[in-house]
This record gives sequence, C-alpha cells and structure tokens, in this order.
Amino acid sequence: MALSAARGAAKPRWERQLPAQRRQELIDATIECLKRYGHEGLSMRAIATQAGVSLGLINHHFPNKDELIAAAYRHFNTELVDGLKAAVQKAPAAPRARMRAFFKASFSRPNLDPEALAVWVVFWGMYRHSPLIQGVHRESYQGYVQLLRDMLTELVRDAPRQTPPVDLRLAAIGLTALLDGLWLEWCLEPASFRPAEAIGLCEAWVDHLVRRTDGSALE
Amino acid sequence: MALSAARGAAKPRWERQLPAQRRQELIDATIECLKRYGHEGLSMRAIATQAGVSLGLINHHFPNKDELIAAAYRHFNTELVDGLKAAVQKAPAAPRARMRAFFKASFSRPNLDPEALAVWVVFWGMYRHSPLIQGVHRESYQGYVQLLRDMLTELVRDAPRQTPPVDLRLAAIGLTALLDGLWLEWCLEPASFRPAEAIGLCEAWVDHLVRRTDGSALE
DNA sequence: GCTCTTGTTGTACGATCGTTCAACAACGAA
DNA sequence: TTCGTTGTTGAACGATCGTACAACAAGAGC
Repeated sequence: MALSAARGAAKPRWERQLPAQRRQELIDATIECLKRYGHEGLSMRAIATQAGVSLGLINHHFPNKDELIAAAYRHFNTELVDGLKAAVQKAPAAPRARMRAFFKASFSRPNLDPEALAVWVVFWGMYRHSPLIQGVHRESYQGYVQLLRDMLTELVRDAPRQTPPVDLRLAAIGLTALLDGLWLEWCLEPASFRPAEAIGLCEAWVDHLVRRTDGSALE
Repeated sequence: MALSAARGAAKPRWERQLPAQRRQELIDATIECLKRYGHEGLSMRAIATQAGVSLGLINHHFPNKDELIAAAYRHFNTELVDGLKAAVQKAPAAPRARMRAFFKASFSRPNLDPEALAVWVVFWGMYRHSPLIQGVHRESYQGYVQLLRDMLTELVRDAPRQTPPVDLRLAAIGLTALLDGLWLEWCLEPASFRPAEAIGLCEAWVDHLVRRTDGSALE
C-alpha cells in the first residue's frame, strides 16, 4: 500500500499532450528562438531546448525543419494581420477613424518591436530560396494588402472630389512603403523618433491624398 | 632542351597575388555567394569555390569568417553610398536637380535589384547579434544620412518661406522611410510598379514639402 | 641558378547540424 | 488491472561546418 501510494503520488516525468497543442508550443519556441538568437537560433536543438522537450519530438510533429519554420512563419503572419484587422474593427465606422486605428496598431506593440524585426528579417532572408516560405507569404500577405486597399478606397470615396482623381493603386503602394519604411526605421533605431511622430507622418500623407486640389502629385 | 622548353612553357598551377587584390576577390565572391544562395551561401567552402581558390586561403587573408563578412558588408555599403554621391555630384547644381538625381540613382541598377535585397537582408539578420556588423553599419550609414540631410536642407533653404517652418528632422525621417519602403517593395515584387512611378511618388513627397502653405502636415 | 619569403594548397580535427529509430512510458480503453 | 496506442525520449548516424597547420611552390632578390 505504501508502494501503491508512492507510485500514485509519483509525478510523471513528462506529460503527453494533444498534437495541436504541442505543435503550437513548438511554433512559439521557434519564434522565441528567432527573437533571442536570430538566424543561429534556428536549430532543432535550440528550439527543442526552448520548448522544454527532447530533440526527437520535433520530427514527430513536423516532417522536417523547413515545415516547422513555414508553420512558424504562417503563425507570425496571421497574428499580425488578425491584430490589425481587430484594431480596425474596434474603431468607429468613419473611414478616417478606421485608418487612424490601423496606424496606431501598426506603431504599437507587439508589432512595433525590434525583436519582431529580427524575426521578420530572418524569414525574408529565406524567401528567395524557400518555396515553402513563398507559399505561406502569398497566402497570408494577401489579407494585409486587401485590408489597406479597402480602407483607402472608402477614404477616397467619402472625400470631396479630387482633381485629378486619386490613383488608388499608386496610393496604396506609396502608403505601404511609408508605413513599412517608418516601421523599419524605428525598429532599427528606436531612439530616432517617437511612434506618435510616425503616425503623424502617415496621417499627413493621407491628408495630402484626400485634400489636395492641384495636380502636383500622385500622377 | 626539349625538356627545358616543356618546363619553360608549363603554366604555373596557380598565380600568387597581392594581398589587397586577393582580399577584394574574396569579398566579391562572398557577395556573389550571398546573391546566389542567400544565407546558406555564407560558408567558407562555398566562398572559396566561388573565388576559385582553396578553402585554407581565406584564413590566410582574414582571421576568421566574421571578419570576412564584415569586410564584405563594408564594401557593399561603401559602393552604395559612393554611387549615390557620384550621381548627385554629376547632376546640375540646383537642389531640386540634385535630389532628382538621387532618386533616379536609388531606383536604378545596381541599387534597385532583387539580388541586392537578398544580400541586405542577410546582413540585417546579423545586425543584432554581431558587434562587427554593428560597427561597420555605424561607420558607413553615416554618409548616407548626411547626404540626404544636406540635400533636404538646401532644398528647403531655396524654397519660398513655409508656414510653419519645415521640421527638417521629421522630413528626413519621412523621406528615408518612403525611399526605403518603395525600394523594398519593388525588390520583393518588381512587377507591382515601375521604377519611374517610385520616383514620381518621391518627387510628389518633396513637392508637398516645399510647396505646402497650410499647417496640415509634418507637425 | 640559387635562396628566401610568403601566397597557396590540401588534409585533418572537433563541433554541430538535421534526421532516423528503437525503446520507453503516459494514459485511455477494455 | 491489463492491454494497446502513441506521444516522447535519447542515442546514433552521416554530412557539413569553421579552423588549424604542415607541406608545397611561385616569384622576386641576389
């Protein structure tokens, strides 16, 4: 009986988990490794250690390293786009307010984070030579582009008529560039300007877009 | 004599070269490997093969791999900044013409090149965890920032007085972001817009900067 | 023609990489 | 309580990595 009690109280050396949950833990560990150690953090052993599991377990849940990384990239992308969409939907219905919410979310945590840049940069470095990464990019970046395009469309629709009419395609290209560029600059050197200043620059760009009455720009 | 002639005509199996030239060849091979194979091209063996020399030679000219990569990064940075400066100096003296030349050089080869982005991205990925790369960045990026800042300064000085006065610091931040963002977008997806359109967007931004007479932006 | 310097080669070493796989153990079902 | 499923472990493999080093040879100086 004492033996039985001892055995009953004996804590298992490890716990079995559902595949879905374990997979997510491994994905989280992968991203954490990227944040901490950059490209060198992308080793199966480092990821297994970070997740607190053995090396061999990864290959039980993912066929190989590339698939794990692609899954982590997909998760990272989805979290960004979903976060931005949620911020926009929580904002008042006015197009300008929705756009402002988008800017604010873009220049706040967790998106505005030097560690996040470190993760992105490693993924970008794989883009050209990894068909898996390219596929994930295509499927998830679409949502981001569509969101921004929609906001610009309703913004221009509600504004007084412009002369000449705004080129929506070029407007989206320019605003995306300004957003990404500011985001990149801040992550590289957070001391160089405040997030509020970045938002101000973006707002000014949109102001210019909807208020302009001459043909000096965007043609 | 026949033997002597044969020996005399025997081509050396390899040629000795001055350290400076060999170092440059190794640096060029490093960048070429980055363009072709991305981060995976950064192996001593791949670089030696690309340069057409043996593996051991690299460590004769560079103390270790990190120093070689740092040297390649310095060369890559210097070529960019020197190229832009040369383009600006070749332009007419008018501030606006100098700025236009800067835009044109930014959105032309060899700077505007998806392969160049592949190289930059690998270097950026090392930035956070490599003190060597950080040092090189500090010493060479300075020239780029100063060049753009000077051009903006003379541009604003020659323009009619603005109300309120232009915040030169924020203007430089915004223009840099727009430039980098457009450059990045095009390298990721060259089909999405033409380089001339990117130049147009930058010109429009500068137009807005020097012509505006209301306080709606850049505050 | 000989010698000396040194740019260059080729091999070897230890470490670390991704992957495989047999054995183990947790835990629900019978 | 026993059995079967399967999530999990840990060791092992071959490949590749960066580095070190002894031997070689090209080319200048004498």
